[in-house]
Amino acid sequence: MKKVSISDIARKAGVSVSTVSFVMNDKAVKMRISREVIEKVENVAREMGYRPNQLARGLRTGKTKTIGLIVENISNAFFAAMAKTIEDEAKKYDYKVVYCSTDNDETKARELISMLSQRQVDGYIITPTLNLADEIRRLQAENKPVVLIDRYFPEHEEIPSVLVDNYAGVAEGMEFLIAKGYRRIGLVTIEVDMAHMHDRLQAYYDTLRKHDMPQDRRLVRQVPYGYVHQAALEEIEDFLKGDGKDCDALFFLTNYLGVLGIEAAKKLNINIPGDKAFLCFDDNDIFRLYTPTISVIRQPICEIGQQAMTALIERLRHTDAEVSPENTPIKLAAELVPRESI
Amino acid sequence: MKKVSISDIARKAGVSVSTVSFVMNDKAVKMRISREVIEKVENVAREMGYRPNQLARGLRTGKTKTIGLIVENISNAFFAAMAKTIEDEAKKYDYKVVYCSTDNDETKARELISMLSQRQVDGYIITPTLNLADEIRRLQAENKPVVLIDRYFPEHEEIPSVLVDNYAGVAEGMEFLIAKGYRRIGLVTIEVDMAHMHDRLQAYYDTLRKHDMPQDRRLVRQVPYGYVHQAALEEIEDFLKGDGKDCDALFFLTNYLGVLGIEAAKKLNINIPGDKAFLCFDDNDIFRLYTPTISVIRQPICEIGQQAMTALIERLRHTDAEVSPENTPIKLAAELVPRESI
DNA sequence: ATGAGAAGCTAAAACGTTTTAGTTATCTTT
DNA sequence: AAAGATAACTAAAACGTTTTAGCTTCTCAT
Repeated sequence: MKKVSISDIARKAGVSVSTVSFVMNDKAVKMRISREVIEKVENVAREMGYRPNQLARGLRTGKTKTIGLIVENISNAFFAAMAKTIEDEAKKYDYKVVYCSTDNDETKARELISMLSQRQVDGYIITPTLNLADEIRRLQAENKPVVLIDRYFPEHEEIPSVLVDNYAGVAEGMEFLIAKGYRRIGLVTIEVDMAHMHDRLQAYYDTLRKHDMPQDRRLVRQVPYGYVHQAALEEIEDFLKGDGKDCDALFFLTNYLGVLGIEAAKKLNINIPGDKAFLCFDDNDIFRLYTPTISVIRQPICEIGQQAMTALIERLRHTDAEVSPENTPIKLAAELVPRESI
Repeated sequence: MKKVSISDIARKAGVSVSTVSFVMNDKAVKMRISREVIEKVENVAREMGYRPNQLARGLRTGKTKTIGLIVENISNAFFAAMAKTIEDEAKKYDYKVVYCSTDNDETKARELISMLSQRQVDGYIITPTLNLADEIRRLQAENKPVVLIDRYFPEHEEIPSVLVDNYAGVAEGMEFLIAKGYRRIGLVTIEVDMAHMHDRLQAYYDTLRKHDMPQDRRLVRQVPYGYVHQAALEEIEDFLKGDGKDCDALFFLTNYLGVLGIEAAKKLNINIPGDKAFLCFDDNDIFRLYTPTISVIRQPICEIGQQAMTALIERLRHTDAEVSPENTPIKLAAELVPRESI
């Protein structure tokens, strides 16, 4: 059984395709189609189970009512939650979102953008990888609005972005640890050469300096990106047994690192917070449930998603909208959530 | 700057659109296009940054190379992992997947199917809700292959499905608990009137009967579906303080219920496994990390995803493929993973 | 009786592809 | 020299919509 098209309906109802189209798009009244014909067409359409072909529609109108969402990894709790809010938000404006993961791989990111572009999405929300700015500028040149989330390109103010205030968040966490009396604070971060991580790291060093505390490079461990679970775990165990051994507090710069941290601590029988206090940037279900519960700097995930959508929709409405430099990146406040681990 | 179309290339290269199309689709040799023209076209296309419009292509060919994946909730660990394998698997066959969540709501599921159908996806992998069989039969009638995952309709053998052997999995878990000496085994399940949950529940009762153990309805608590986190948590707390108080073991029938279970146990200071042993159907990161680690019946997520894709691809290849009744549902073995909680 | 305007529709082009059926020019074969 | 084969391309239809411009027919004011 083939799908029903507008001309099938036209034939059965004894009218033209144009008429059917007008009725299906609620333009019938404007086009002065008579009450009877409208009803007739509506009935036939319902009986035949008509569903408009969005490919044809998109081809004709140039709008697919779809936005592309590119995140690092959709199975990571942070991005999953982000995707959910963005999807909900999009629905309000009658957009569908299709999402994909880059795994932080530049090549994959380019392929995904290309794929979404081929599928004619109307706009993009992107968690960028390194070196992606040129590809994104190309989208903008094609008049496709883009909003970055979670990360940004400091040297590209013309690309709008929405993210947490990484610097302030980490600084707040550091102040908290210091106020609680911790003096040897280790840092576990991931080796990603992008501005948002630099900001976090910078806040760590700056806060130490502000309090005249020594800045010991050996207390900072960068886990190489792309390590599989086991390798990353071993890297952290190595740190906990070696350079980080006599830290009294540990600050993990991403939620995944924090999870690895508690796994490693468990294996090494490190008592939290007895041996070491734990603080993690970005929350996770596990942190709420673990014994002890783990303190975090919580990102305003919903807000980020919402603001990103708002910014995107605005640009979809009038595609000529310029980004005013003082408005980007939009930085939202993080929230310190103290729990038992400190 | 407008997008580049095939006719822009044709004009610039001084050939016809057909020629360009042949070149772009690697049919140039078959169509005896000369070496020089092929190179010329390829160069022009590259220079102009051509990206084929998939809408137009899909409209013309009737194939979008896209499959629709409908799950219950993409932010649930089980479905997130499932989505990931299906996406990876799909890529092998050069398909893109677009996913959406039903939240187990029948109306929403129908809307999602309709939306995917309008977008002309080539095939579907669906975690069905109640009463969805008719809508799915409609897809099949339109010659769009469908494979169910995780759940199935026992009365519809013509709809292929791939899922874990729920009955055997729960039976194995029960045997394990009984062998370990537990005698008052409580069950926490979710109020979903679908065959896969019936199978799990039935295995619980059957195993008790097999061992001549009493079947006490009060030891079974059904959490209503759709309860928000807080309400569900309270329901389980209520059970732990009331009817389930003197159980020596608790079997949670879904991973989300298990998470709520440990949260409730923590709040009520219930010692695992001292006061009560815990066993959960379906694994979760938290169970691996929690203290104590929680024993689970692990579903073969990757295998389910792979087999579902294989079945779907086969049907996409020859759309007339019938389901032989003895092949559905395809039931895959679960794996008992004993940890500290028992 | 005529013309203007309105009411109620329809024809046809366009969106960007793919694909079938040609067309023309050149080369073989007899 | 004629007939056929082959090489190298192209024209045009089709996919299912939307939308602009137009076509009838009717009503009413003059």
